[in-house]
Amino acid sequence: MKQDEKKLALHVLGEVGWLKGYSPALTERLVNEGRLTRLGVGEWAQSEGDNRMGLFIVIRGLLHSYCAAPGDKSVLIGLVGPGSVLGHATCYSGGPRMVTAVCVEPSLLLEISETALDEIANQSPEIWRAIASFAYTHTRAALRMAAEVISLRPRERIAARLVAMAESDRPDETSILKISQELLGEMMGLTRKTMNIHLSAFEKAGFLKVGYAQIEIYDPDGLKEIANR
Amino acid sequence: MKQDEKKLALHVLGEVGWLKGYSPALTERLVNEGRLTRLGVGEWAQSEGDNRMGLFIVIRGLLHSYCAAPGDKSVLIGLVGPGSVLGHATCYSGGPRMVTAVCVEPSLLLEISETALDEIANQSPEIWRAIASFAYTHTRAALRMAAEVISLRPRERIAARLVAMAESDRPDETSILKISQELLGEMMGLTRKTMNIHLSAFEKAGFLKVGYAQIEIYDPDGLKEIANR
DNA sequence: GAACAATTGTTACCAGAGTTACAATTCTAC
DNA sequence: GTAGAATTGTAACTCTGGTAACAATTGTTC
Repeated sequence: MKQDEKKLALHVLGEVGWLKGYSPALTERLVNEGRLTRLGVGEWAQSEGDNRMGLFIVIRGLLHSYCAAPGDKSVLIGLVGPGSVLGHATCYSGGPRMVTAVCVEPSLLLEISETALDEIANQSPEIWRAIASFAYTHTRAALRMAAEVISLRPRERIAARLVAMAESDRPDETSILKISQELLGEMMGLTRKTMNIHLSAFEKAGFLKVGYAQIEIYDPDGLKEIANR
Repeated sequence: MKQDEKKLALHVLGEVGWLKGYSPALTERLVNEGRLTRLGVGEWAQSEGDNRMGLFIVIRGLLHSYCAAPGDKSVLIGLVGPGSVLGHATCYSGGPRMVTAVCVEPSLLLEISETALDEIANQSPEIWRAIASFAYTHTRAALRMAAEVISLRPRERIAARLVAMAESDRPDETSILKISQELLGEMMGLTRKTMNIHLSAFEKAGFLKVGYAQIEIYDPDGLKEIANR
């Protein structure tokens, strides 16, 4: 049981981009030093006590990550699936928490405390290089999101974001986004009605198919073209 | 001459947050292994040849950083002053460049190539931890920006952004932002006219004073309150 | 100081997104 | 299967912000 989960963790870590090119020993160390945590729907991914600066890697399941905004608002910023890393250090620490994640599917997380990181760094100092690597990925994604919201009008924005979500999900195959139009709107700063109008237009154009709380992307390239208008 | 600039670089690096807590030797190594580059107004901060993955640290001057967005658009995302770090690795590399920076004041940059980084890491592997640290800061800032644009309406957004810019500039003192309303609007996805309306309102309320291509912030707390509406 | 460029202040008009409300559909639980 | 919840499809209305255009002000250059 526990062994299966460990194997799964090893497998997931073996696939993530930010560990590519590093020794497999590093991956093993991460799994060994980390602690596997099961999370039920609705629970938050957050460490307790001395582990506030820790690191979470999603092994199985799905979480929604929210970012705090002025006025006690919180904005849904992404769907977090296997292989994703949840915050660390500054993203969580210091005053009001900046990013929170709630579990929307029963999930399995690999929790790596700050002390575990130090432990690992003793033998594999390159761990920090790997961490810097995914931090860059996060920065890149966040910047892209900001740039899109700032410069694109709703229609283009929706197209761009859908493509980004579909690609981060699974490249290649026709991806299915399991998310309601309400939440999608919340993610992009639009109302459900606006989402609905444009999604319907995209469906009519044959780029995608809207279902009950899901969107099936047929033609990412078509959407990209819209986004580039 | 060259010596003065080296001293200045040492001083600037001594102040930056992401190097706090590390050995001064690391700072010195960065300055020694790096290359000081002068940039004239209008020039781009970008490495040539094998140095594309390098790192830039602004020592003196001011740059505008832009983020690429769909449709060949580019969005002004920030004013980059002394102590700031400009991109690295994934932010710049791979296909179309994601972030670009153009010099708007004669500037001095410390350019640290990828090979120099490796060199430094040989003796000071903790350099990567420091790099991860500012990468987190970048992520945090980018996320905050995205969250603001998504969740706040123009008025609140302007207030929030002005506060953020003023604080990143110089905490404490009444800060003066040297930027035109046109550019401010571009940064926040608004037209100059909309900027103008709200800035005038803020001025009438006594939060700030608008001048010719500059904004003097008197009352950040008042602006924060607006942002929290 | 005069000519020019850049920036700000202001207007009228309009497209498009937000708001509110309700009906139709699909899923879930018992 | 039925009841209730969640989600989607639409409607009428309002209003903010974008567009376009021009005048007034401030800064820069020669």
